[in-house]
Amino acid sequence: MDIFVHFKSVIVEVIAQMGHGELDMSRINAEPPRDKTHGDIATNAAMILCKPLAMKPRDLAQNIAELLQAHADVSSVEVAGPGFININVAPSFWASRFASLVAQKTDFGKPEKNNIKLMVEFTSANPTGPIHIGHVRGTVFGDSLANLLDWAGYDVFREYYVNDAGSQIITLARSAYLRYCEVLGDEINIPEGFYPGDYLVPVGEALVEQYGDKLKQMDESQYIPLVREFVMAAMFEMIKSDLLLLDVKFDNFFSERELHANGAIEQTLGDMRARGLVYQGTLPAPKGQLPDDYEEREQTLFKATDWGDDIDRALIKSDGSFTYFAADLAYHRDKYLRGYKQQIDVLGADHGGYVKRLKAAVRAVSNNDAELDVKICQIVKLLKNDEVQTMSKRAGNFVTLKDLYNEVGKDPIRFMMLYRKNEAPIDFDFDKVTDKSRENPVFYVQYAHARTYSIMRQAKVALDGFDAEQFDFTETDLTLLTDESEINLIKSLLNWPKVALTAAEFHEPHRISFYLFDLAANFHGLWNKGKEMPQLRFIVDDNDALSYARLAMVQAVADVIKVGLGILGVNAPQQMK
RNA sequence: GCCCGCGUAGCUCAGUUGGAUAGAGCAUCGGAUUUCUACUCCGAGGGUCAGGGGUUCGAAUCCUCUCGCGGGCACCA
Repeated sequence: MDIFVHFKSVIVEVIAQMGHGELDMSRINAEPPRDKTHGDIATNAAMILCKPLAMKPRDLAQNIAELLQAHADVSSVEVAGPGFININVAPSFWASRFASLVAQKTDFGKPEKNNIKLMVEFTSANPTGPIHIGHVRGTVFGDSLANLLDWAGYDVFREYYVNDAGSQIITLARSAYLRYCEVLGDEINIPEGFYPGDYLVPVGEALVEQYGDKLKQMDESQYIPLVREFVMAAMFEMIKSDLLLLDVKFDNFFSERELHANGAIEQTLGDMRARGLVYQGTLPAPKGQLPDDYEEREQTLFKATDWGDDIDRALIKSDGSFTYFAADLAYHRDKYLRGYKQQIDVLGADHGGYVKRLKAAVRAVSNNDAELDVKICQIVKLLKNDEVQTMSKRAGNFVTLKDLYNEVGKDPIRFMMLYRKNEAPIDFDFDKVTDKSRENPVFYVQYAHARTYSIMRQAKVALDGFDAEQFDFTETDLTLLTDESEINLIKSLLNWPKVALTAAEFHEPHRISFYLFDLAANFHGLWNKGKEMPQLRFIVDDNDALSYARLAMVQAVADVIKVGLGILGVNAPQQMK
């Protein structure tokens, strides 16, 4: 159990012992104080309970403190400020917690499976071209969040929603057909609005290989479906192999076209009609710049305002087909019917305006039984030689994931995409992310892990026959670790479960990367101290017992970093190149 | 016009969901170090948390108004 959860229960116990067990203690916390002179754990208990008990907070704090003092896990207690109770934890408690980290290794702090089904939908890029920089952040974020929630015990499913039903697929097919004609010797020019990227050239070649010139003898209505299927399959292979560059694998690719084909949208709308959630009505014209072809008309609307949206949403287009949103309703209903009451959608910054209606959709289709969290990932600004790399989608010169990968590799991409919270924009600097110095957090954290292995390799020589892989660190005397900087490192290690659980709870994987950077700094700092003070080195001459205890600590650093980097999807190397 | 997000040190950003004297990296300044165990180390200065008002024991955090930046705003995907 997380130490803060443990001490909260100790505090609650003590208050019950005082005869106030019936009070509401939900707002009581037990947290690490910002200021280290305030002890290991601070609680606001007295300030929360002073009102119902009609006592002065400091008096109440004093009473609680006296009882806490008697607890075995507490070494000293003091009342401070407006009524905080600051607890210093008994060394024996740290030692026993640390011992369980040493024993549990990479499983330390990992909760039991909770069997809650949870779906993370991410990437969901239109299958009309390669994965590019605009998709990378959401992809890494979604994948790492899924890793994190998996670690936290959820039954996680990763899904990619494929927008294969819209007109852009037809445009894609036409664009591929042009390339096909080009391969057959035609002069082509690619009209505005078509996909100009040269990734369609191989598709054109493959079409020739498959069909020869037969397509040219068909009407458009005949060849388009053929080309569409062909090019979609090709795009999929390309997207999947792009995603593999980042080690991202989906459990399922969900086709929008299926929803149209198998009647799921009609069914969804039928259900909603039966529940009175659909009506014929007219929406007020949007403010600001009106589209040229705007005309006010009566349409089929979803009563989204009943479920928290600002405006009701159209379900059927003027040509009689379903809107994109109608398909989305059916899609999220499908997730719910598959048993996912917890859903997360990861979207790009340009979809911010979509959040409310999606949440309304999930509430409506599940009748408030399911919950959706939408994570919006802000844009990534690419910098090279201090210049912003501009790109234009129209010209097709966007930076692809493959370009990025070829230049810097997987680890810097993944780590840097997670070194900001999702709502904050990222500056991705090509020159810095492969830098080998403290300025580059990717390197700094990976290096800390590599350094633990380096130490173990040296220990093999210094301590005859030692082998970190085989050695049973639970046999070492951990109470020998008493230096302040060692204790600080151990406390940082013991903070891992709280950090990881909080990150999981709030769907914020960036907390992991910041924690790892902090842990690495602690570890490197201790190492550096060993330069000046040989008695603080991990391997101490003529003191094997102390060396083993310190190696247990080094092993714990390795284990925590390995798990943390694993969640981020970043490699934990045994050696830096 | 409306909705969403953001605004924290010179710069880029964290901030344990309401806690005590607001942190880190870079940059700046001041020292140490010359290869010692692996890609330097230690320290200092630097703040009206965009601004006003409110809620309470206590606000960067919650409410409200104002300003600035970004994104979005019938039927497109």
